Amino acid sequence: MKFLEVAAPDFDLALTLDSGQTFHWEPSGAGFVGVIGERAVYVEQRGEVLKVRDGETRALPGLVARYFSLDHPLAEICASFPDDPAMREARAFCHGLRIIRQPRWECLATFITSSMKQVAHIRQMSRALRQRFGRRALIHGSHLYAFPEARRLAQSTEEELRACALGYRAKNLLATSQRISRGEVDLDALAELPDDELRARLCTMPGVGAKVANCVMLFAYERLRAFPIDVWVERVLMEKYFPRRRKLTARKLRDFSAQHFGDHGGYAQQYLFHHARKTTPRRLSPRTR
DNA sequence: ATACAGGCTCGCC
DNA sequence: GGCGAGCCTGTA
Repeated sequence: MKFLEVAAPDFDLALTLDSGQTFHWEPSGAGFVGVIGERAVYVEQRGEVLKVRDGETRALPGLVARYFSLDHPLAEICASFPDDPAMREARAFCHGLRIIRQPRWECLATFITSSMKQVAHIRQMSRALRQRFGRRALIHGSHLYAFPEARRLAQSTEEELRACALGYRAKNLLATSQRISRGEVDLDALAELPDDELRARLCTMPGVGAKVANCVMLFAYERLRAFPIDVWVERVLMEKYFPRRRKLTARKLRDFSAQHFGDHGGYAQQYLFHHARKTTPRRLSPRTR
């Protein structure tokens, strides 16, 4: 099977896949295998080129380019970040990191399972859900599975979802997939809404609060202003921007982020987040300090 | 072993 | 309308 090539300047594949946006890609040979929608794909980076192939007839360079947002004007986006020490450091550390475009349901469902979980756990849950309920997609002898449709999960039971190690998240994922498969919510139709309304609608779904809604807006609706604040980002904001304050309300943090980071706040957030995660010694991280 | 995670929700004030 | 506690599980 032949490789096809995709031009990918200003892109770091490994960095992007390790930045807490998506949780199912796995190393394979010199690259990674994963599923984009229903399609198993192999992607390998060689400098400014991606070599891609899929498990069926031919790779779709366009699909890969779209998924990894290779059309985002990354230099411009980074240039629009506020010019402060924290941001400069994060920007240098995350060169080539892109916000990817994920399928809406897959992204929503995955982030519903993410609460109070570390990346390793989220990956396990994603794998379990895919293996148990997803469509199979073969490549390279790896057994990959697409993320199951809402319809499929809606037919399962809380017990079956718990068997995928979801714990209390099972109830939320089941309820949300039922609302979607009944047509009470149309994720594609929500794309027409302005940011605030979209966030409000996402937050009506069980298991979705402001943090998850912002992740879904950023990773699946191309809302590059969306600024998810989790414990890592909260810590960075407090330490770097409010060093003398002990605590700020969620509202104050949100208002500050919106005005300070502006139109590409989501990118800024992702850079701050990834930099903090990768440079903070494990022992000193979040709660123990 | 045992604390504790990339959070949501509900009940209390 | 802010604050704290409980929720499940795997990992360090």
